[in-house]
Amino acid sequence: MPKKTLPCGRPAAPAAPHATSARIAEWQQKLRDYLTAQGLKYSEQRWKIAELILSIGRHLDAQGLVDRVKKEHPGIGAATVYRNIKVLCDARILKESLTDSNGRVVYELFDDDHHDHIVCLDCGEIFEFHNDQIEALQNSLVRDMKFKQVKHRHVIYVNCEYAQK
Amino acid sequence: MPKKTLPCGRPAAPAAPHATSARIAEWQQKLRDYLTAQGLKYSEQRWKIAELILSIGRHLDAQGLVDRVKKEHPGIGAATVYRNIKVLCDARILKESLTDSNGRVVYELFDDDHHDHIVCLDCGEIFEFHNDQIEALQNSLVRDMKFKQVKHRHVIYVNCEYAQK
DNA sequence: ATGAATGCAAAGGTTTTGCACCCCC
DNA sequence: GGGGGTGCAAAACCTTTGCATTCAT
Repeated sequence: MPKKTLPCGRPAAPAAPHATSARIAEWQQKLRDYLTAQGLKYSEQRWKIAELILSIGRHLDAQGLVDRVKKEHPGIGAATVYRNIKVLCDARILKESLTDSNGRVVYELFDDDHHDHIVCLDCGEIFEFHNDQIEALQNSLVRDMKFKQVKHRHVIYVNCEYAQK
Repeated sequence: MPKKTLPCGRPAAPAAPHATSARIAEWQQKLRDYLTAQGLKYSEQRWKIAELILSIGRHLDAQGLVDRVKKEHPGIGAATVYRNIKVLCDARILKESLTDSNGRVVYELFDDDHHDHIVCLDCGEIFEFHNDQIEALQNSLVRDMKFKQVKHRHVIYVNCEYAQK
């Protein structure tokens, strides 16, 4: 098995196994449950879009998703993709994740454990991090100011030591 | 002097004195110096836009600035505002600051000391914070991953205890 | 006088909306 | 059968660009 490297030269970490078939069935059930609960309807397109996201398992902006869908399922229109991004976020299958260096909102698969992001400005790759101490400091800071934290977005933009400029 | 409250009911902190006339003269000089150094030219419109930003002294997105300029100086076109946002950022009079809850880049006056932001979801107000410990943790985390930090954006979205829902 | 800046309008790109038709429940 | 969903195209937005003109140096 050949050693993978990222576009910037950094050795690639193994990808998370988002798309096992059991996992996919589980997500599909989650979607169906949500739709039923909301009085919404299942559709072929809706699931195809969700499935595509699951199989990609990467950070994507809306336009990127439209392009991917158009490639894999030419029959599905852009409006349908945009409409379904909203639905899938509400269904907690997708979530808004960060703003990339172009100012576009990036989506990722919903998961229950929180993480923040590091964006490599050399290769565009998005890494995740989690730091309990930072989270704790954040919480007490917000509490001291008499606010109630709803969510936060902590993105660190970096260059990469591996990058040959 | 009546006690000010923010839209969400929170008592307002006194605004930073961005726009004293001495301060304005200083910024104007800074702009002139920058323009000269770059072989660019001073213009009435350019300064009027900068002056408006200084006098507002608040966080604004590009469109918000266009609207304000249009209101105060109807003769100035939107393209000029967009072109000058870039110039003013390069001149370190403005800087990109955060992404608001609508995904739009928000600009603020340039200052040398770094801070991050708390966005009140009840009233839209943007607060600033700075925490050395968080910064330090962030730096070592990034260093450990063999990245070089370029910048970061840390935004906490909150509700406000003062808000009556 | 020379090159930069402006205003306007047109073009670009992204996202939303209106509407006729289709399909899931 | 009825209300949601889809596709298409048009509209809405925001931002950039081209070009003739004006202006700063």
